[in-house]
This record gives sequence, C-alpha cells and structure tokens, in this order.
Amino acid sequence: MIKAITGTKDILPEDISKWYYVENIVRDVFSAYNYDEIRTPVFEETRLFARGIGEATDIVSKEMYTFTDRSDTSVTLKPEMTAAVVRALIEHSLDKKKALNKLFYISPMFRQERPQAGRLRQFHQFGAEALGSHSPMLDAEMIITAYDIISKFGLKHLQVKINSLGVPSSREKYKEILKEYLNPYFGKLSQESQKRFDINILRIFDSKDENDQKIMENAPLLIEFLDDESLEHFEVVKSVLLKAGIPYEIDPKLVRGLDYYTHTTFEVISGSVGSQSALCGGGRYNLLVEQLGGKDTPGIGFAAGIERILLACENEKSLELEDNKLDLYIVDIERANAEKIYNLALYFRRKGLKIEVDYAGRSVKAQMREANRCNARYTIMYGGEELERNETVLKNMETGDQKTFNIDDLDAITKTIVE
RNA sequence: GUGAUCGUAGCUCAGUUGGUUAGAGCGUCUGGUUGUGGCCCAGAAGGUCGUGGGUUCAAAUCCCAUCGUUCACCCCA
Repeated sequence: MIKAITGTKDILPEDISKWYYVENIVRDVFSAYNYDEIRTPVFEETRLFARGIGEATDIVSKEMYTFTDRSDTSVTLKPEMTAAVVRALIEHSLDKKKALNKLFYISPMFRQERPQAGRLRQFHQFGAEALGSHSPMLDAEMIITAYDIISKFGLKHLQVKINSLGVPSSREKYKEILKEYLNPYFGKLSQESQKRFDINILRIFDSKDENDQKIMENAPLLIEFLDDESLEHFEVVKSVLLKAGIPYEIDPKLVRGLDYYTHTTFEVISGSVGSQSALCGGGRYNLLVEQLGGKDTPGIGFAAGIERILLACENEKSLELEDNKLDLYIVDIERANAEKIYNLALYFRRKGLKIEVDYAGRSVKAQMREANRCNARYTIMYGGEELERNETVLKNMETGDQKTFNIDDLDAITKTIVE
C-alpha cells in the first residue's frame, strides 16, 4: 500500500468543516483590519530563503525541502511565508504603488523535521505581513489582530508574550556582555547550551535544563541594553496593547530564531497542545526588504499554525461545529423510477438544495437508513399508489410527519423544505 | 539528526508460560413479510497478525533487520 509521506496528512471530508471554520474566521478578521490576501507559489528559488531567513538558521541549514529541477535550478518548497511575500512585494513594486501594504495569507508550508504533536512536515499557516510603516501602532495592531483571530476559536489559557530585540547594533553589543557573564559558567552549562554559546547565545534563555535556567536567572537582559529609540518604540507598543485589553506579558527571554527580526517580537502560547505550545509567532523585520534587494522598507508580520490551533481546539473541545445536513433524500419505493427520481433531484439541486438519491437499487428500508445517516431533514417517498394518483409523500425526518403533495406542485414542496 | 514508544479486521482493542480453522465491541452490508429511518434482534462480509529474515516440531507471541506510528529533544507555527 502506498501511504502518505511521513509528516503529511490527508484532510478527510469528516474534518473539513473545521478547516472551513478556521479559514472563515481568518478571512473575516483580516478583512476587518483591511488586509488583502496574497497567494504565492509553493516553491521558490532556494536562494530567496537562504538569504531571507538566514543561512545559519536551522530552517535553512537542515529543514528545507530543496531539490534541483530539470533545468538545474535549485528550488525549495516554502518553509515560511515572509520571504516569499517580500519577494512578491519587490517584484511587483507593490511598495511603490502603495505606501503601506497589508497582506494576509493561508498556505501550506514545508519543513523536514521529525513529526510530533503539533508538528508536521507539510503544515498550514495563516499570517500577515504589513510593509511600509515604522509605526509602533502597527506592531500593536499586528499583535491585536493575531490575538483577535485566535480568541475567536474559543480557546482558554492563551498567553501573549512580547519582547523587543532592538536594533542589530545594540543586540551585538549585548551578546558580548552576555558572553562575558556566561564565560565563568561555561563548563557548567548543558551540552546543548555550550553549542548555543557560539551559534546563537540568546537561545540559552530557552534552555529546558534546570541548571541552565538557574544560571540564566541572574543574566543581564537584552531589554536593559536597548537604545533609546527602541525603548520608546516598545513603550508605545505596550501602551496600545494595554488600552486594547490584550493580556500580554513581557518575556525578556523571548528570542525568535529567524535572523530577520528587529524590535518587537511576540508569541501567542497555548497550554493545550503539548510541547509545541506556540500557536503563533511574529515580529518586526525592518531590514529584510533591503536585504532581499528591495528599497529600505520596514515590515512586521506573524504566522500561526493551523494544525496547532485545531489541536488546541480539540483538546479543549472549543469548536462548535454544526452538523452537515442533507435537505432531502428521495426514496424510490418501487425501485423502478430511477430516471424520474434523478430528474426530480436535478430540479431541487438546481434550486440550491442539498439532495441525495439511492444509486444501488436498494430496499426502502436501506434507503431510509441511508437518509438517516446523511442527516436528511426530509425524504420524499416516491412511487406506489400516491404516484398513481399523481401525488407524492414528503416526510419530515425529525418529527416523522408526512404530508402529501401533488407531484407537479414542486414549488410547494420546495417551500416546505426551505422553511 | 538524537532518544523512547507502539505496529493484530474500516475504527478501538483482546489474544494467557510460543501449541489446532486469530477474537470482541463499534462500523459496513442483508434480513426481522407485502412501501418508511434513528432503538432492538438475527445473520453475513471483512485480517499477507507492518515487511523481510532467523530460532523452533510449532511464531501474532522469542531474536535481528527494515519500514511506519506516536511522544519528547533540537528547532519552530
């Protein structure tokens, strides 16, 4: 048997209503904040991601689906969306047509990691990118938008964490200070953290090792070394969030792994998805557009994992989905009127009603069972002596009531069903 | 990439110290008289016991390999 690739999942009909539910909310809320949808190809030239995300990041160095196509171009299935959106912005000069571009997307992403709860190799994200403004109001708005969307799924115990990474120069300075602080403890750090010391020292804050955490308790924090402008920017973000009633907390240890972040970073965390608790993550990236060959354009964005959100919703049983109901099932009493019944079905279907009939010539009992399984609101019992009198029976499946109609009076039948 | 875990019908699982034709519940299909569902009852279909080797008179059960699952680490949404 050929199976789906490791880390990929079929979304079966029984689950599709959840996806519609999520996607509808996402589109509605983004629309309220005046975001327009953008769709980019699933694959791009490899160097876009290498340059945009950072050669040294885990995503680029060991997680991308990269291959050469038949014309020897190295292409990569998109592992995240920001670089692709920025590429499109530059390529189509969107920044010149409009001062501020507010874009959202819903799209599959690909990363070759070991699957676990809340992590797949093909997974789906929705997210947004706003390009063209330095305003801290926009940072706050982005966080509010993300929070608004996720709140609509009825999840409890959400945490919003924010931090500021400042500008690269102060961050570099800070890294040196952190190195000085950690040097005496180096031998006591966990192996993982010893590696991080050189590769990405900020990540040591994230360590799950108890001893590491103890050492980091008294470490100097990046936020203490921010320049005045970054601090002021951060102050505005916080005050807007406060007024909007977003229950945020400042997490000086919140470090994002992608190279392009500057200033504000944030995450929305849920306690009900297992170990991969970040439902959503994002931040400001003022240098990325220029880095990818565009004009100096500030940007900010976030991405949210749809599978993780659905996992949280399932664990909290927070989604209230309506049953998928069939309007009408037409039962062929004598199993001899297939063609007439099909035409009848056609009539109702073209009226926009959801109709099913039996294709297997089964017994009335079997057809009724099938109607029931389909959650049919009504059945028509077609045939028999009623048909001889040019009549047919409409049965309400919930109450069991039956009404007789003239077979030609389809309007009356439609009316009853629609009501 | 590392560690652990599990792999028996469509689904959830049972299968005793290796011993005859591998079981249950749910689901599916049919039927419980002539044209009516949800409950109930009866019957039927459905399994290369993940795959490949090995040990043994005998393997779903023991050993090895391999593929896959799940969870965690790393990292990230």
